[in-house]
Amino acid sequence: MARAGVTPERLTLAAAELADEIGFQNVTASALARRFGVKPAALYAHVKDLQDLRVRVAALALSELADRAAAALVGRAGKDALVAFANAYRDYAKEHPGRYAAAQIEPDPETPAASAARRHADMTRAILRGYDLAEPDQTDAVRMLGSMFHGYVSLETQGGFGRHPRDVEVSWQRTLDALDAVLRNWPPPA
Amino acid sequence: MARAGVTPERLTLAAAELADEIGFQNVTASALARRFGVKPAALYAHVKDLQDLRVRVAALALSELADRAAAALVGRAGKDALVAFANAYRDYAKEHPGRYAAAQIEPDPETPAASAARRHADMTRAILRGYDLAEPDQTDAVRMLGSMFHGYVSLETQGGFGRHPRDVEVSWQRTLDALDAVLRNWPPPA
DNA sequence: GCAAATACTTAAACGGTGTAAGAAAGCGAG
DNA sequence: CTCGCTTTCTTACACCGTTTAAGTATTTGC
Repeated sequence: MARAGVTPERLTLAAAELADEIGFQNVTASALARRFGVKPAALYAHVKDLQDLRVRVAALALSELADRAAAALVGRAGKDALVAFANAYRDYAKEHPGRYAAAQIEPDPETPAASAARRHADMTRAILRGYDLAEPDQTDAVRMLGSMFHGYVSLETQGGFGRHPRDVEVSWQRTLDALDAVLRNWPPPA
Repeated sequence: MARAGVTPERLTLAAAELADEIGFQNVTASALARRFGVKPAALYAHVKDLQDLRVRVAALALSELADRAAAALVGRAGKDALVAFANAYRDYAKEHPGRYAAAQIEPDPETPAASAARRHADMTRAILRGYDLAEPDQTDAVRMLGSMFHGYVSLETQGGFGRHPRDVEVSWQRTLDALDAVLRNWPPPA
């Protein structure tokens, strides 16, 4: 019987694809092994366990997402940059719901994907250079933007907005308008 | 052997408590049965299956959360109402992380918890009465607020804000200041 | 072309989910 | 009170996914 050619990288990629198809929570060692034409136990020669595999998928997703966001930012500033970044984020989550779900797992084990997380924060800070925000307001704004993007995408993909006829796409654009407005006119501390 | 007195209600409550202690994903029929001093199979006389139980916990959480938010809103308007609602939301999620996680599962099966979801949307609309927003801006703002609250709480509990010294509590207050500002000065369509 | 390293299979233990059959406890009516 | 019905719980079991250990096959390097 010829070898299947399993490697940690191919395993991670296959897990990511499977997650996008059937949901991150439904990615099992059995299903993955099936996809490779291999018995489940064979996977344990390449990854420590399922948790290890999930962390790898999370790192992959965060890295891909950071790449997309970085590409969207080149040559843009101000509201242009904000909108491009936000759309890159949201589009990735819609194209790759399984990967996006993976990216939400807690980044505990030291620093496997922590560097990717840093890239995201740095890019958000780069966007804010187009606005007039000094520390610590800048950090508050970074957190606000991150929350906004994640929250909107999260609720949208969970069907949380489905019960109202208003176009979700338009609400998204108007939300970005509102974010731009508040960044341009950041309120002073109470 | 005396009966354990299991009912769907007590089962749901115990599942919610267990979820807050060990995480919603780790609530198993076995663990629940152990807590009641009963064999796992006994639970299936009271709930159809685990999915059924999870939906019940989600409905409980959404209902409790709506009750808290409603209590926070009485006698308040404008920014007061916004802040009280937001804090009720965030405090509940921090006190009951397992329940909060349960509340995020997709509300597919017809309308078990859909009424609670409606209560949330209605309350958010009530807050917006303190601002000058007509439809469809109002719906956009409802979605923005919901995304903001969920996103912030979600990232905060996942440790997404831990890598920076800025006080997460202060960032939250400043974010609410920003939301209040943008609601008072909602930008017109481009 | 052989030895060592690597990939994969088989076998099995463990634990969770869920179903079916039966024992036992509670309940209502006479 | 007790007979019989309903409900609760147990036992037994089938199935699936995870993971380890031991063994077999394949590839690689010398």
